[in-house]
Amino acid sequence: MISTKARYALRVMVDLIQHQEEGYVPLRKIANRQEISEKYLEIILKLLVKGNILQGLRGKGGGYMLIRKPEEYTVGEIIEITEGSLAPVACLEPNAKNCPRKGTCTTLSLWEKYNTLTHDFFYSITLDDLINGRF
Amino acid sequence: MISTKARYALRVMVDLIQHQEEGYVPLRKIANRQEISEKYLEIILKLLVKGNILQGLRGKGGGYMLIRKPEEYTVGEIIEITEGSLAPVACLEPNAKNCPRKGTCTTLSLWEKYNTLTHDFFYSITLDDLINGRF
DNA sequence: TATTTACCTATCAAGTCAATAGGATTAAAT
DNA sequence: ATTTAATCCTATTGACTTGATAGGTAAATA
Repeated sequence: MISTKARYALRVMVDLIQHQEEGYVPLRKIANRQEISEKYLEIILKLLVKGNILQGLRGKGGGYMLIRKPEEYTVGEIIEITEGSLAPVACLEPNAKNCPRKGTCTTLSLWEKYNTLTHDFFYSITLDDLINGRF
Repeated sequence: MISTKARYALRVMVDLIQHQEEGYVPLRKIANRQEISEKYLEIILKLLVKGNILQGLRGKGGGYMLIRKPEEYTVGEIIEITEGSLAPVACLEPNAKNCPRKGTCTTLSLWEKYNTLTHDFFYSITLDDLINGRF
């Protein structure tokens, strides 16, 4: 299940695109517009900065700004950066320990196929698609 | 993310299909074969009985048994019964309270489309498909 | 009546989620 | 230089979920 972190992150990205021309947008403005707690939004924006999705500038006149064009952001990477991974089951996560039942597991290929489906779906959609209702 | 409840449930269903001819199969046998704690498995089997997926019989010679043919069980219903729902986000869950941002939410149709994708995927696969590697 | 089995209620430790608190650092404006 | 506005950082909280355990009740068979 996709948590608020990723959902808020997407809304924030859309918000930033819609206010691109304003340069650096302070956290407070985004929080007010999106009705998200400022403190909680801090956590999300920090993740986005660390994930090279946004750039932050401190001090007066500072805030957050896009570093790419809207069509160069995929929904998938934003979810993965905020959520950690979009693997549907624990055994398909990046750092998963090798499952001893791997050879005999009758359900593994089910999860693998679903994993691919999910990955392809979210990585095929850009923020530009989102904004322009093209998906 | 799909938890062990649904994953175990699927493995248990496959196990029961593979031992169909034995009639009622006691919990202990399934637990041993699948290496799942008996007490935890109880919870899962109870859910399956309540969801009209399996039939249980108490007393000596009792256990659990299928009530349909393997091709009449979809993976989707088994996940939904054990997991509660397979909605990818909270706002699409069965008992979700009406979201005040519904009208303006730029991401809603994304989640709806993903929800449909997920639902169709899992409901298109039967246990018979699983066992015979047809998916 | 004894045994075997499913069923039921309650509890637990660990982890996650969403949010909060209080500051430290940086950069610009005055 | 000082104030102000903003990001950045570490830690903590309460509520909930997960995976599992404990102990007992009810039913069916031999």
